[in-house]
Formats: sequence, C-alpha cells, structure tokens
Amino acid sequence: MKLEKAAAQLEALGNPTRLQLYRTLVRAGEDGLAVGRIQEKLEIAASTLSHHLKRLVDTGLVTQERQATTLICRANYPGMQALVGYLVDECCADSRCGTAEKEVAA
Amino acid sequence: MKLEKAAAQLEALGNPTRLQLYRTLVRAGEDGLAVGRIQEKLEIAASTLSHHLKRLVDTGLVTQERQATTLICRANYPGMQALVGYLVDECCADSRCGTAEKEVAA
DNA sequence: AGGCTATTTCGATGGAACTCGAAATAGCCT
DNA sequence: AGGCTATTTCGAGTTCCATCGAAATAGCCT
Repeated sequence: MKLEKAAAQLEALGNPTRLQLYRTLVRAGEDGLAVGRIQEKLEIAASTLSHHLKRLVDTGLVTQERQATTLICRANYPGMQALVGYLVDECCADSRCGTAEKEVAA
Repeated sequence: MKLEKAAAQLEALGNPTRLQLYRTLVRAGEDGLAVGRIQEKLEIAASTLSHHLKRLVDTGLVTQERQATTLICRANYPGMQALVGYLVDECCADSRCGTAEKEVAA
C-alpha cells in the first residue's frame, strides 16, 4: 500500500456524509444496498449521493454491481482491511505500540 | 468514538503531507521530534508545517510538549488505536468480515 | 535589557470540495 | 416504440483547504 493511496482512502472516509454512507454499506453486509435505498436512509440529494459514492468507488472502498435498472453497492472489506493494515504497520513500524490489546480508546 | 470525531481524524490523515508527517512522528517513537527537525525532513515551509501540525493536534492524533524554545511533537498512539478500533468495529458490526481474507474478495 | 532562535499568525492566492436542482442518460417493461 | 424508474452528469454557488512569504510572538541566554 502506497502512502498516496492510503491518503486518498483516508480522505474518502474523512467526510461525515461519506463515513456514514460507508457505515451504512458495511452494516448492509454482503447483500449490499441499492443507491435508491441508501438515499432513502441518508436523506440527501441523489446527485450528492452519487458524487460521494463515486469517490468511494474510485478509491476502492466500495464496489457496485448492476441488477436491471438498480445499482447494488457493497463495502469492499478487503480494501478496508488493507487500509487498516497500513495504519497498523505504520504505527508499529519502529516502536512497540502493539502491546495494546483492548480498548485503549478513552 | 463518535462518527464526527472519527471523520475528523480520518480527514486529518487523508492528506499526503499530513500522513507523511504523522508517519514521520510514528517512526520517531516516544522521543518525538522537534518542529524544526520535522521541517528539515519534510522540506516544506515552516508556516505550512505549523498549519498541518495544528490540525493533527486539534484532532487528537499528535501531542506537543515544550522544551525551552523548541516544541517536541509525538504521535498519540492511543488516539490512533481508538480510530482503528472504530473502523474495525464498524466493519465487523453486522457482518462477519473478520473471516473474510479471501472469499469475499473477488 | 537586548538579542537570538524557534514557532505561529496573518494575508493573499489558487484550487478543490460539498451541496443542490435541473437536465441528460441507462435500461427495463408493456 | 414509448414510457417509466433509477442513476448520473452538468452548472452554479458557497465554503473550505493548501501553500507561501512576511511579520509577529514566545521563550531562552548573555
């Protein structure tokens, strides 16, 4: 994973509307969700949704598949896993922060 | 972790310059790095660096500590871990993608 | 105090992002 | 073909971002 690509994916997720959109797709699971369904849930203009969706697809975080007139969207899990992997690798590159097993959150 | 905060952190990391900056701090480890040192490494204008650094600090991904006239910057590991945790939680919320190394790919 | 170094703030510029509604396209169904 | 629904593209407006150099501030040291 190159830094440029990671940054592009992070930026794609770094917008509240798109993060919510991605979250919705993740929760939809493997069945995915039609664009129209997503629009009903998020209540944003269709053109706005299309714009955000395109960004997520372009960065490889979401995939789409046609079914007749409707477009099914799915979260691309491997893509997300690669991104998380990059972050973790960077994080643990030269320091030992891997000792944090649980909710270090706070 | 709220969606808004996660999005803000993702956006902060979603800029090539800032991701490189964060990466540099991570690699520096617990000793951290002075702003001036970072500037030498990244070769960007001091004002630009200050701007990006502020964003990382504001979102909780980087901490700073004064030592005389110099400012030491450090990556905030727990902050990053919380973010990664959020992503993973979202990803595995309603679907079993933890097992999806291969099959789900396609 | 005076000066010196490190860092931030200011002001400006160019470009990109987010949002929307309206119009255009894609593809099914009768 | 004709119409209907789903989705995208277009055009526009507003706002936010990235970058820089110059000037201002912070804080040490002599």
